[in-house]
Amino acid sequence: MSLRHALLGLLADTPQNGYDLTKRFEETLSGHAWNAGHSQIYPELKRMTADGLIEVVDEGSRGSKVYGVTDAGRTELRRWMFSPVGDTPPRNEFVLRLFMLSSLDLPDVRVLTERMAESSGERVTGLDHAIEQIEAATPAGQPHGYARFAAEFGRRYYELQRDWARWVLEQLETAHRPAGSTNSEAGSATRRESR
Amino acid sequence: MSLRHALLGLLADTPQNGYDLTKRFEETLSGHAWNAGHSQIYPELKRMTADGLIEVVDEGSRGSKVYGVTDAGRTELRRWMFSPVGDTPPRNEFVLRLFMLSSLDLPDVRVLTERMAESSGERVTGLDHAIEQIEAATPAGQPHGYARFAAEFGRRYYELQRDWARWVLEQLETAHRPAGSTNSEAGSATRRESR
DNA sequence: AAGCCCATGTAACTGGTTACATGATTCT
DNA sequence: AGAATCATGTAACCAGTTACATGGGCTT
Repeated sequence: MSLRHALLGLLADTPQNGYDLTKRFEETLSGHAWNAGHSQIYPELKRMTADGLIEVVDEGSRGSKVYGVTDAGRTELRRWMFSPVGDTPPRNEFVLRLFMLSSLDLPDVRVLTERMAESSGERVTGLDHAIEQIEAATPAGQPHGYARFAAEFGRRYYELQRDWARWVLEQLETAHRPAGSTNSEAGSATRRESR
Repeated sequence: MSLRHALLGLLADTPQNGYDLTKRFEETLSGHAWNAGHSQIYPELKRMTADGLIEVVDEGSRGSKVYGVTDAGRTELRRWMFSPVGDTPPRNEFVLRLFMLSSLDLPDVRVLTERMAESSGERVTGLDHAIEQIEAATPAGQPHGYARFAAEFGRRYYELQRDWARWVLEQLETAHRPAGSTNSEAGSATRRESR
């Protein structure tokens, strides 16, 4: 139940209402960490209040409820942070596709892998720009916030996708196995990369 | 509906039964690509058969059904492979935790981040060994170079986690900001009043 | 007054996980 | 004979998504 802890973490940073939390998710977490819409967030906030992890600390002008973390909530958050990561089952469509590449014939594979490497590369440069902007907006000497960390992770991740796609392409090129058959050479042709 | 295409891809590589597919998922996809248990796979195979994407091509000795991809299935698989990646919402507990780091005080952050970098590092060396074994034990003509690709992605991914965690730690050390306070200017991690 | 952003909620549905259930074959 | 593995299924539940619904306040 990671949604709960994500909310706890965000509220521990800044007390805020459900609407703001929804935006915060959208902006910082939905890229690489976690995702949730408002229809999931509001009910969870109620449950968390019932469980004593958070409480309404203020009411905004239009009747919005500003939530803050209780002591019990802070304890729970820390407990979770120090508990072992029960790895969440992966759902990565990009990687899935790369694994399914061998179902296509070589020309298709070439086109697709190049395209994948390219689009990952574009996202890298996109994030490079975003990082520049973040750094420009941060006064010298001041530490950057979450956004900088998120962007850095994103950049590195897309770099990884790009480089891995290139590497796979290279493997497939050198292996040049016939379409449709289970490959015979790919395994033995692999030994050449860094380590 | 990526499960469908994952199954399609696996079956395009080798016709097999639900049991084998379940294992294949576990072995190769559940690391970084996609996840599914048998209770999800069997019903989906039925639906796919009903939709004409796959068909029973053989029956094993103990009444197992060996599925193969139909022409329609192959067409659909290719269509999917070339369609734009509708990025799947992320669920990454590790990254989520790293984003929540600031809710702890500096000593806790240090301990945790080091631990995270460490455990990622362990997984890197673990995968290094796995890769060695795959490369050593690949008899010419075997089921997949998939495993090699998967392992490579995994290694690079954990490397990324490790290095990023180290980098975050470094940032936090040099910034050395006091516990609990959010710095004011940085990116989206800004304190704002709720309206 | 019209339109946008703020703000909160519920309902229906889909996808995914856990648990329950069964039986055949192979290995020791 | 007993255990492990092969093999397939269903049911209950939980998490997450999409759609529906409403109203206040702010700006133009």
